[in-house]
Amino acid sequence: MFRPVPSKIDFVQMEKDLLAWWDECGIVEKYLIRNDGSGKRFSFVDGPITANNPMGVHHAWGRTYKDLFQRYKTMQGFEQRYQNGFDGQGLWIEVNVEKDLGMTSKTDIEDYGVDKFVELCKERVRRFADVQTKQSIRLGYWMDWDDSYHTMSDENNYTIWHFLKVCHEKGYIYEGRDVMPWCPRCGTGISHHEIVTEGYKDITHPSVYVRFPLVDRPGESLLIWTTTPWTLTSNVAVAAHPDLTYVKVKVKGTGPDGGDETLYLVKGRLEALKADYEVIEEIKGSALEGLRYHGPFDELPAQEGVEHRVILWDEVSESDGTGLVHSAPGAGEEDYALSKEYDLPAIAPLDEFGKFVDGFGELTGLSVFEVARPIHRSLREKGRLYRLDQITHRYPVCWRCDTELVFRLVDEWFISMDELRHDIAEVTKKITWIPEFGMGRELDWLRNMDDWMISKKRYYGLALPIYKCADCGHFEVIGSEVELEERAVEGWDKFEGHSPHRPWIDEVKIACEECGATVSRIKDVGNPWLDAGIVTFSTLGYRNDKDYWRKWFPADLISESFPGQFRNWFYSLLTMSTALENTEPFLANFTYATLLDEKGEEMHKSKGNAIEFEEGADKMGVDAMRWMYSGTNPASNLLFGFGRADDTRRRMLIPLWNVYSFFTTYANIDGYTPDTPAPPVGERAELDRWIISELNELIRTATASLDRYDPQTAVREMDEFVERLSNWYVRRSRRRFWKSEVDTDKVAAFATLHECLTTLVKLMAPFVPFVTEEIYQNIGRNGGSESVHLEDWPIADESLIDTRLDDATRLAMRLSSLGRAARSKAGIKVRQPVAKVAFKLRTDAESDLLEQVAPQVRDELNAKEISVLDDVSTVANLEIKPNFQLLGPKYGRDVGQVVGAISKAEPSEVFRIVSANQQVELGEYTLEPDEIVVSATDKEGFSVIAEQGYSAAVTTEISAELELEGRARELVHQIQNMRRDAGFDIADRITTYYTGDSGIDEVIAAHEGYIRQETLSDDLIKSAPPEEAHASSHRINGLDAALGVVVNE
RNA sequence: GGGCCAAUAGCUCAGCCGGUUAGAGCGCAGUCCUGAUAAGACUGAGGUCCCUGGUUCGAGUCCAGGUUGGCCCA
Repeated sequence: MFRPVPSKIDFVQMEKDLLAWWDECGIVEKYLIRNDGSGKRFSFVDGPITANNPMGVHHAWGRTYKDLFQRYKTMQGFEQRYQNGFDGQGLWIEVNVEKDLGMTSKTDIEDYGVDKFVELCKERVRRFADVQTKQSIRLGYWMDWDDSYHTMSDENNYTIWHFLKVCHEKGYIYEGRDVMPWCPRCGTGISHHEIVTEGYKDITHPSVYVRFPLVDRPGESLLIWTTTPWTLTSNVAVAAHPDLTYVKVKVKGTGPDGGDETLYLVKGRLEALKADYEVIEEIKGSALEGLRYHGPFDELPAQEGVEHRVILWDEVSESDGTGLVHSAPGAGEEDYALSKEYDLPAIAPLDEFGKFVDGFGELTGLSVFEVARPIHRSLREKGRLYRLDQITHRYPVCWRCDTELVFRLVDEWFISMDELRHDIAEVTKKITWIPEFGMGRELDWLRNMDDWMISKKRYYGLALPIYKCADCGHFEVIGSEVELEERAVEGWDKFEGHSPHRPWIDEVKIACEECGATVSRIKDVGNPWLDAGIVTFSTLGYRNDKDYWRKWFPADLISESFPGQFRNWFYSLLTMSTALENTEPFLANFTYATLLDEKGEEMHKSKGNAIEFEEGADKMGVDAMRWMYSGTNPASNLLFGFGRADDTRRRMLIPLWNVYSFFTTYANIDGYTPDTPAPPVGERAELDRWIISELNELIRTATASLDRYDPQTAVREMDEFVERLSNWYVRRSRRRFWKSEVDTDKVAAFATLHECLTTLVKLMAPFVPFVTEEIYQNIGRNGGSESVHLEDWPIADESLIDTRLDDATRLAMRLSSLGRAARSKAGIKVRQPVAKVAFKLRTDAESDLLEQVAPQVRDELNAKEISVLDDVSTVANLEIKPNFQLLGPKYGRDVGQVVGAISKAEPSEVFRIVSANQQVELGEYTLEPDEIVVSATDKEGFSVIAEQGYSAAVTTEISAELELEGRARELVHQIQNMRRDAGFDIADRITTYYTGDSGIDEVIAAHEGYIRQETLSDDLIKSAPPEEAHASSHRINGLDAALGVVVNE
C-alpha cells in the first residue's frame, strides 16, 4: 500500500516537513559522503557570497544553479567538495558597521578604536553568514555548511601574501602616484570598477564660465568653463584642440567694468556668450599654444611660481563648454595624464577627507563641498566670473554611501599588468565560457584594464604585507606568517594569537634589508577582490597540502552572475592563477544575467518591488522558485515574481502531483505494488511502450543538456514530458486503470506509470529537491536508496526508444486535436458518439502511422470509425478563386482571361495541385500556387477543419442508435457526478434508482450493462430512491430523469 | 568613439546544423471535457520574425550595412 495522496497539496508545508525529515535522518550528511573515494571527481569552487546582509532572491537564482549542477554530478557518482564560501573583508562591511554605530567619518573609527571596530566587522560577517546559511538550507541547497570558508580567515589572507610576494619577485608591485576618484566620507579611493558598476547619479552642479586674462595681450581673456569650481584653485594650464577653429570676439558691455571685452573661445560654442558679439578673428587652436595667462587664484601660496599657459590636447571637444579646458593636474584624472606629457606641476588641494590643505588661504580647512560660495565671490571680486549657471549631469558617487566623489592625487600600490596582460588572456582562452560571449567580454576587459590598484586606505581588510622603509624608501613584501616571524624585530609577541588584521598586525616591525632601519607595514588594506580571487588556492590547501590542491585544482566549474564579475571575481581569479601557476583556475564558467521584477525593473527595497527570500520561499515554495530559475535562459535577464511562480506551479508541479495522486489512488484500490510482476515492456500496450520510449528519450536529452551545463533545455524537455504523460498517457489510459478486473494489461499500465514517475523524480531531483523526495519516499524507494538524492542518475535504455511509435503517437495527438476542433465547430460534444471521422494526411507514410494508433484516436474522438481521405472534395465543397493581388500586377489587362481559365478548371484537381504547392497549368497560363486561393465549405453532413496540410472531417448526422448511446454516456456522467457529490469512495459499489421520461427506459434497456459497469452500480432500479439516497433531477440530452444513488453494504 | 549582446503575437519567451505552412505560456473572447485535475483540451482574434541589401534551390536562422534598446570600455 502506498500512503494515500491528497489531490490538493500545500507545497510550502511539504517542503518544511521534508527539511525536518532530512535533518532527522541525516540525509544531507549521507549525500555529502556518498561518493567519497569514488574514482571520478568534480571540482566546484564556490564564489564567496558577501556576508553582509541576508541573501536575496537573486542569490537564490545563482545558488539554484550551483546546487543543481552539484546534485547532478553527485547522482552520477562524482566525488565532490561541497564547500560554500563567505566573503567578509572590506569596505562593504565597514560601512555597515559604521552605520550601526552612527559614525560619519574615519576619525570616528580611530576614536572608537580600530581593534574594537575590526572585531565588530568580523562579528557582523559571522552573523550574516549564519543567516545566509539558514536561508540556503531553506532553499534546499545541500552544502557542507559546517565547512564554509571565509575570506577573512588567516589562511586566505596569508595565501594572498604569498601571491603578492610572488608578484613582487617578478617585479610587478609598485607604488604609484595617480589622480583617482576619491570618496571624502569613506576617506578612500574608489576604483573605476566600482564606479562603472553602480556609481553614477544625476547631480546639479554650478556651471561656471571664467575669464583667464592673457598676460601679453592686455584686455583680452580666454573664456573657460568648469562644473567643478573648486579645481580652479589648482589650475596650471588651459588646453585647446590643435585642429578646431577658435575665435577672438568682441562682446558688448559684458566686461567687469561694464565696457566691452575681448574673449577667446571655440567657434562652435559661441552660444556660451551672454551678449551680442562681433567676431574679430578666426584662429586655429594650434596657434594658441604657449599663450600665457593670469590664473584664477594666483594670490594663493599654493600657486606660487606656477606659470600658466595654453597647451594642446586632442581630446578637447566642441560639444560643451568653450573649447578651452581648464586643467588642474592635482584634481583631475585626464589633467594629471596631460601634466606628465607637458611636465606641468600638480597642485593637490585636498586631504583624505576632502578638506583644503594649507596654502589655500581662506579655503584651507574647508570641505570641498563648502567652497562654492567663497570661490564664486572671489572670482567675482577679481572680475574673473563671466557667467554662472547650473547644470544637471551624470556624476560619479560613492557606491556605498552616495557621497559625491572628487578627484585626488594619491599614492597607491599597484600590480603592473604589462607582462601579465597577455598571459592572462592566453589562460582565458583555454576556458569554456557559458554563454560563449563571456570569453569575449573577459578578453575585452583584459585589453582595456589598467594596472590593478590593490591598496585602500581603510581599516578592516587584508593587511597588505608591504613594508616600506621611511629612511631609505626601499620596500619589501612579506610572503607568509613564518617569514614575518623570522623578520620581526619587535612586536611579534603582541601580535601572536591574533588574526593578521589591523591593528594587531601592525605591532610587528621588521628591519630594512637595505639600511637596517626599523620598518612598519604600510597602513593600507587590500582590494577585496584579492580576497575572493585567491580561493582556488587558499581553500584547496595550496600552501600546506599540495597533493590535495592538485587533486581539486583547477575547478571544473565556477558560476556567478556576470554583471561586474568579468572585471572583478573572474579577473582576480585569472590574474592570481596566472601569476602563481600560469594556468587556468577553472575549466568552465557558467554565468547568468540579472534578476529583475516582473515588469522588468530592477528590484529595490526603496521602490517596494523587492521580494525578500523568506517571503518568496513561504509564498511560492522553493521548488517553484527553483524550477523557474532553472528553466530560464541564463544569458537573459530573469523577470521574477509571484505571478510567474504561480504559473510555474500550475504548469508543472500541480500536473505532476496530479499524476502522482492518480497513480497512488488506483494502485491502492487494486493492491498494486512495485513488486507485482509485470510483463516486459515489449509485451505491453502501445501506449505503455510509447511513454517508456519518451521517457528514455527524456533521460538521454536531459543528460546531454546537463553535461553541457544547459539546464534550460532539460527543464523544457521535462515540461514536455509531464505534459504528454498527463494529457495523453494518463488521459488515454484512464479506462485501463478504472476497469474492475486486475489483468495483465492493468498491471502493465501500473508498472509503466510507476516507472515513469520514479524515473522522472530522479531526473527532476537536482532541480526540485522537495516534491521529488516526497514522491520518491512514497512510491519510489522500493529497495532503492534512503532518499531520491542518494539515487543514481538514470541511464537511458536506447533499445526502448521507438521513434516510429513516437511519431505515430504525436500524429494521434495532433489528429485528435483537429478532430476535436471539427466536433467543436459542429457543436457536437465528445460524449455524443459520431459515426465517422475521416482525415486527410500529408504523406502516405502517415497513413501507416495512423493505422497503428487509430484506436487511440477513435476512442479519443468517440467515433465509430476512423478513415483516411484521399480527396478532401468528398467531404467539402471546394472553391477556387483568383488572387488578384498577385495576378493583377503580373498579367495586367490579360487578367480577365486568366480568371476565365480558373473558372473553367476542376476545383478538386486544382486543389490537389495547389496543396502540393505546384504550378497549375491552365491552358496557356501557368499559375503559381499562391496565385489561386482555395477555400472549402463543409458539405452537408460533414464538419471539416483543415490545418497545415491535415484535414479532419466529422460526420454530423447522429443516428437514433448513436443518440441512444450518447444519452447512456450522459447518464453515466451524471451518475458519476452524483457519486462524487455524495462523497462516495471511488471503489464503492452502489445501487442506482431512476424515474423519468420513457426515453430513459429505452436508454437503460439498450445500455444497462455499460451503465452499471461504469458507475459501479450492482443494481439499476426503476423506482423513486429511498430516503437515505443521494438524489437529484437531470436533463439527459432533452429527457427528464430523476436519479438516486445509495452505497451497497 | 570602440567592443559585446539583444530585437519573433498585447506581455514573457522558445525556435537545435539553413529545410515544408514560425510555436508555447499568460492575457482576451467563446466552447468543450473531467471519478487524477484549486486542473485540462479546443477554437478565435493577435506576426512586416526591427530595416535594407547579399549568399543560397531555400533565410526568423548565415553575411554586410543600418535602426532601436541593454551591458561594458574609453
